[in-house]
Amino acid sequence: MASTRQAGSGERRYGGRTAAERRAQRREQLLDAGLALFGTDGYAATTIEGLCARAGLNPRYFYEQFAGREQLLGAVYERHVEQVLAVVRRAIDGAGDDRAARLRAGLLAFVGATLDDERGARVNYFEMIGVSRELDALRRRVLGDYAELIASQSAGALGADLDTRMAAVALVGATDGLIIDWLSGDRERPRETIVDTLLTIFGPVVG
Amino acid sequence: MASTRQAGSGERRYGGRTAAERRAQRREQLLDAGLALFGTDGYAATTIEGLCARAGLNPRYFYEQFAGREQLLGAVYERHVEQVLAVVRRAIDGAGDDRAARLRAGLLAFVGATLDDERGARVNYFEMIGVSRELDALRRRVLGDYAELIASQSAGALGADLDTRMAAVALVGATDGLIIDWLSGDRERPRETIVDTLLTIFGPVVG
DNA sequence: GTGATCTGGCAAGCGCGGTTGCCAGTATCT
DNA sequence: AGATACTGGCAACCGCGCTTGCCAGATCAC
Repeated sequence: MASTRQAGSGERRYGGRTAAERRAQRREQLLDAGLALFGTDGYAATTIEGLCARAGLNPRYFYEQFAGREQLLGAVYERHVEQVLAVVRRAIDGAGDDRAARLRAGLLAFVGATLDDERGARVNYFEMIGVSRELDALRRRVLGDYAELIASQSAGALGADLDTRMAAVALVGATDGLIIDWLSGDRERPRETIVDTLLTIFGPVVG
Repeated sequence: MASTRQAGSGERRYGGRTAAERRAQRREQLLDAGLALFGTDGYAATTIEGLCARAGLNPRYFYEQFAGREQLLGAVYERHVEQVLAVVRRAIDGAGDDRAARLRAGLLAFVGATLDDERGARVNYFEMIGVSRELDALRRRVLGDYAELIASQSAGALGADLDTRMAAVALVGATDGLIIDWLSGDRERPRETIVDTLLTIFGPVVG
């Protein structure tokens, strides 16, 4: 009764942070650990104990945030995708009105952001595949986002007799193919050649 | 020395088959079991015991043929790829001299052979990814085969200022993208639309 | 028929990682 | 200062699947 304390128990501070802030902090630590281990050792070889050790956290806090390894992988993937997509959108927006210039800027930004984060790229293109139906569905949703982005940028320039989404899916596939080839091949090849090849393929389709 | 028996011990027959034949038979049984389980339950959810039960074989015979699950997966993949590639090559060879006709026939054959074998397709596009460096390398070798096939069929028609292999890799990527989308999306879409979309993308590149 | 070879089933040892509980140490609130 | 809440480490239980060995039954060579 005495002195009406600060609204229940959730407001107590620790290390200068509120409970929600601490939770968010631990979540970020786990996401970083996930990116580091999934992106180097791979998903199959990564254990929850290894993740906790890397994050400097007790296994207890892992289960506070995620139901299992798989859920963490999905969260790592989502964060990575959001980062790359943000970079790409910013590049397109800052590239003026010429459609060809916007296309080139967007592709260059995508290739750059992807290849600059090899661990994220490995998660995206290798570790996320075939793990579970949920993760495959998540990946497919992201594919839809990219397809929409391409369709919105080509603004009806796609051949009228062509299914817009399918064409966009194929273009994303071409991009992914080159990225994967670069990741698992000789990485000396300058990334401009990737962009040039993509422009040759995108060009006739997006007009 | 009496009666010079039939060259050593390896020639004894069992069930009308020689030792080598029996080995080959068991190998096929394991490959079939691998295709069935990897292609439906997935690689991660498939155990060696399950494979042996499906094949009707003792675990002992598994280790006679393969060092582990991963090696079996690779063998299943290789068999599947060879089958599809054979179908594609036959279709191209039987499509006359017109380059456009050969292209269409090859793509149609590839899409058909792939989508007709959903378990093989799942192995190819989902289960083979990110398992190990060896399997990723194997997959990359197959990608090289397809790239060569495309390059040989376009016969220098690829833009001279364009890296031939990279262009082919991108085209394979586009194909894979549409296949994966079909596999994990609504499968009602007629497969001709996939071929049409691919023709639109291949056309300007292979001439 | 007799002995050698092959087959298939059973099962147990083994290691590994997921998951949970406990406890001492530490920071915060009253 | 005393009570309370949070943290991190330790460890142990548990289930699962890999791997190997053994044995009874079946099949073939002589």
